[in-house]
Amino acid sequence: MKSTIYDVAHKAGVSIATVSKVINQTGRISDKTRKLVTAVMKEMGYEPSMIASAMTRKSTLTIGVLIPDLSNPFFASLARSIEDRGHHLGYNIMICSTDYDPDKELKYITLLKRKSVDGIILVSGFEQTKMIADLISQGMPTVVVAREIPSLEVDTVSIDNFLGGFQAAKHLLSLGHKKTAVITRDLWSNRERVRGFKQALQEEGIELEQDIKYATDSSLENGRELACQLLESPDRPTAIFACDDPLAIGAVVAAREFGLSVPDQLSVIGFDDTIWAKVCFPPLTTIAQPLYDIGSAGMDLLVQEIKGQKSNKQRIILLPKLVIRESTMQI
Amino acid sequence: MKSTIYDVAHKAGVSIATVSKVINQTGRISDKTRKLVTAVMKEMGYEPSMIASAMTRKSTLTIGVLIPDLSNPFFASLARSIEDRGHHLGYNIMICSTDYDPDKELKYITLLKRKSVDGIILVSGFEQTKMIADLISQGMPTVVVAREIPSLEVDTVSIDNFLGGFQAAKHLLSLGHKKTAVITRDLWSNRERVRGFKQALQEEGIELEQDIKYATDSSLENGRELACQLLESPDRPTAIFACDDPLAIGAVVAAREFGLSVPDQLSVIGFDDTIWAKVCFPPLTTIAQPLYDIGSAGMDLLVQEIKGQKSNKQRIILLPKLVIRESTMQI
DNA sequence: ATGAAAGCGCTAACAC
DNA sequence: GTGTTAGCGCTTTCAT
Repeated sequence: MKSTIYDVAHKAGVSIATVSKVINQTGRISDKTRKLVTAVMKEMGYEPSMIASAMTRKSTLTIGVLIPDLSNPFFASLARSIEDRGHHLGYNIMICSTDYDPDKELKYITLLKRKSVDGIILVSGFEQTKMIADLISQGMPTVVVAREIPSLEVDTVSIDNFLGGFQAAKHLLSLGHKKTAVITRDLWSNRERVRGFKQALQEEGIELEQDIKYATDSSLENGRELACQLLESPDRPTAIFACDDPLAIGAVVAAREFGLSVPDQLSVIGFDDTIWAKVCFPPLTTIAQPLYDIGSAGMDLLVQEIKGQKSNKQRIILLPKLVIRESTMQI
Repeated sequence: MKSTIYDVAHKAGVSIATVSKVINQTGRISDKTRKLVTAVMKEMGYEPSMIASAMTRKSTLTIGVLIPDLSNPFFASLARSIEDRGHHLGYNIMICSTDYDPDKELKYITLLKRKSVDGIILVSGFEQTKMIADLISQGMPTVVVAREIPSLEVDTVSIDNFLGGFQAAKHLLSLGHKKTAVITRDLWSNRERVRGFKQALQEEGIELEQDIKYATDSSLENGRELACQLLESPDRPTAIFACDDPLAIGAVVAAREFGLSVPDQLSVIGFDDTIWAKVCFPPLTTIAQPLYDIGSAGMDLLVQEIKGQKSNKQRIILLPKLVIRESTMQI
């Protein structure tokens, strides 16, 4: 049987209050008894039960993380940075993959509330913002990461997607590309990316006509298909901006099928700078998100909120960065 | 303030025992009161505290997962399958990335014990098996996944690495390759892979001489370096077996630098079939691990152990599978 | 400097 | 069918 604070107290010949104090380093304990109790605890292999302490202290030191899909490298990296920063601050994380499914989102939120997590980090997803609003109104410390919710007063960490799209276009323009196309998925963040992309073109007097293709999911296959549609046009683009890396790689594959060399005959630029971008061939020019900082900042924000060190909500906007590799080239 | 079972009982005009019974669907409750209580709970937005129930029931319905690195796609996928199966069975998971660091491993195990997780899944890592032995002797339900521990009586789910290596060699042999080389990292699983590889060669009377290169970590860069060493030899191999995908991709990159085309002039075969294998160019022939089944089986085993439905430990060995893509070719 | 005792929110006997 | 009550292992006043 696991030993309890009573066992320790008994064996050390002191009260449980005393043991509790040496565990938590609170109150005043003589050096002598502290050493005694510490020794006894070690000897018995005693580990204080955090669930019992959570009962009284009202803090579990665990954070719930709702994330679309842990097996997606982008989210996995984000989760890792959240985890790291959390552990650094004394928190464990409980990860729940939602697959962008509102039912799962709700189910997990309920579960996390029952488990009395100290706070929740919402990563991406959440097309229904009502759930978030409810959470907050119930007093659950909540931070939204990698997703902007303009209409809600909530702590947020995200990147400037508009700027990212803008940078992508600027890069292509600087290489002399005039005829560009876009492959995207209709998500909030991507809409901003496309908006930024268009903006940069417009500043040069270039219009992006109908050359926007919409993917239904973020997959290499989907990217390939849409890129094929773009490439079979007689007036095909010389450069493609894909709103995430898998779609971009799909475009590269499509080019290969059309006998077009990337980057010589077609430039491709992605977004996110996930593991894919480094490993594919040619290595992908892409817009990098500072993933580690995003997760870290999100956790910091949450912990401040939990500890009540912060009376105002805030939005932290980090900046994306162009990473030039080998999939883009002077025309 | 969050409402408690007392609030509900009071408002419904019943005792807390009754409320508890309707929550857990135990005992006998008249239809009428059940409906009444249910209504009141909903009205108050009451969520039973699992931490309070964990106190008495002695089960937190959470599982600790120790894993080397969540940001590695291989582990992330594994984690996802563990998570999925866990949720299916009513458990949440608490993920801890250990970076193969024994100190972290120990620290997290201690933490998980304090948090009273119902069981622990150990993924890979754990060069010190003593920690595992201790865990088990303390009665913590424990399952080891993606790692074999021949000397320990512990539930295990792993793959037949020997067979995987064997399959890799057979494939290369069938393509007519006689002069092969290996890039590996000195881990238990890889030793088996190499052993299987050699075995298949020997059966054809071929010896693998000194052509085994050892990487210090599993990275594209490391694979590239070692492959370069192999390729600059006048008597260079016609095929390379790398013990994981990143190393294999490194080899592909090296070949490119030497002006050798893959697969025409050099065949490369990897191991694991991670996301990398599908996305690189050329797509990698590799030995696939049934990741989803591994995680799933691990969780099943653990839950059986927790529920005491199983008196004997077992080892589940799943079989790897050759996936032929475009990085290998008839000589 | 140390201890006694009252909870924290819930479950599970057991009584009615 | 429903209620009473004794814990679960710990923290935290409040005495001493």
